[in-house]
Amino acid sequence: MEILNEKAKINLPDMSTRNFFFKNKIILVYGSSLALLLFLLKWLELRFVIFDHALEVYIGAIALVFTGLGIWLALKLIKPTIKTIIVEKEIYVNNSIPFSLNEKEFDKMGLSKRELEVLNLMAEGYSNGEIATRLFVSLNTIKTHTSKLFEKMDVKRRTQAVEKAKRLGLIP
Amino acid sequence: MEILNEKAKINLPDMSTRNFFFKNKIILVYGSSLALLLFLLKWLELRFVIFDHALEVYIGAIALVFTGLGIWLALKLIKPTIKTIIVEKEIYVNNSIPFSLNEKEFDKMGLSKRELEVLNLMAEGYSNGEIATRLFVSLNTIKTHTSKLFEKMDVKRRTQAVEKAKRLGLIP
DNA sequence: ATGAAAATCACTCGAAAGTATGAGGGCAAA
DNA sequence: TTTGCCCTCATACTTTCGAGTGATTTTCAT
Repeated sequence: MEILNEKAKINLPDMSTRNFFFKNKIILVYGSSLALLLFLLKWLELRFVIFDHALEVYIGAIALVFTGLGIWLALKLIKPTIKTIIVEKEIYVNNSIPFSLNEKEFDKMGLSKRELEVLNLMAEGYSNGEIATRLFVSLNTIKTHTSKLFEKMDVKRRTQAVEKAKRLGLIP
Repeated sequence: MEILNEKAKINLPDMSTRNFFFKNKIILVYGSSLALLLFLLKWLELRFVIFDHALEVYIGAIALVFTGLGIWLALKLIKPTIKTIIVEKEIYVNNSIPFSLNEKEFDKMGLSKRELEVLNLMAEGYSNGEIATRLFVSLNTIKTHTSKLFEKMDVKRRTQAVEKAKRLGLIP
């Protein structure tokens, strides 16, 4: 966002200044060129006494108008475009109140639903026995879950598992 | 920031060089154009004498030539710098809000410095043995600490202690 | 300097946690 | 249908944890 603003500050005036400068340049150059042309023609007229004044002015006007038309056309058609695409890639390592499971890390870990369930209860301080009661399964089942859990998470203790899980955003 | 610098590096010297180039170019082009025009006029003049109704053609030619000139000029002068900058900005949302111990809860709990130290290591997943090694004391000492810790915190397990401590802001 | 709290350490014992292994049923993909 | 993973449960064994008790030393404030 800030970059865009800064770009606007710097580039747009720069561009318009340049345009203005060139427009003036064109006018100046053209004006003087035409004046020169007229003088030239005048000089030639004196030399050859052929030309009609009105015709030269007419032709000059035509030339001027059509040159202007050409420039206008070109300006309309070829528009200088400076395009800046800023892709803001936000990486949230956030652990604020609204908890959302870190899918990426969860997939990487390869935990099953049940194992995550056990992990959550573990993090809340429940013992294996309490978890077993809560989930209506045997203590041995919970032991199996915890074992596989530790293996998958590459930890040795429940406290480590909880710490790692919290750090990776697997649990609140 | 880098983007702006890069722009400065590329565009500014480019711009001045171009300006200088065009200043000369304009003079050169105009000079030759006018010369050509004069020759054209001279040539057409001869034709004009012969073909009466060639005036329209003459004017048309003039218009065409100057329109082309205008377009050419505009194209040369206003060079479309189509620059596409794709910036990938990575924004890390800070979760490491500098931890500050909740003095109130800490006092209420009545934990000693050493106990808090043990609690912290416990929260990091260390076993009593590892904590003992880390603090250069015996395992029994750590056991004593943890026992008193649990008593003071009114919990039964280390996981509970960690959970409660985190919840109360005693540890990060 | 004196007493209270803290820190240190030890020993026992039971509870909880964790390891290893095997096994049966369910379910979905190959 | 086979294969692989998940969930379940069991048994046996080891390790760690936690409770309880008691003791010595250090630290610190009154």
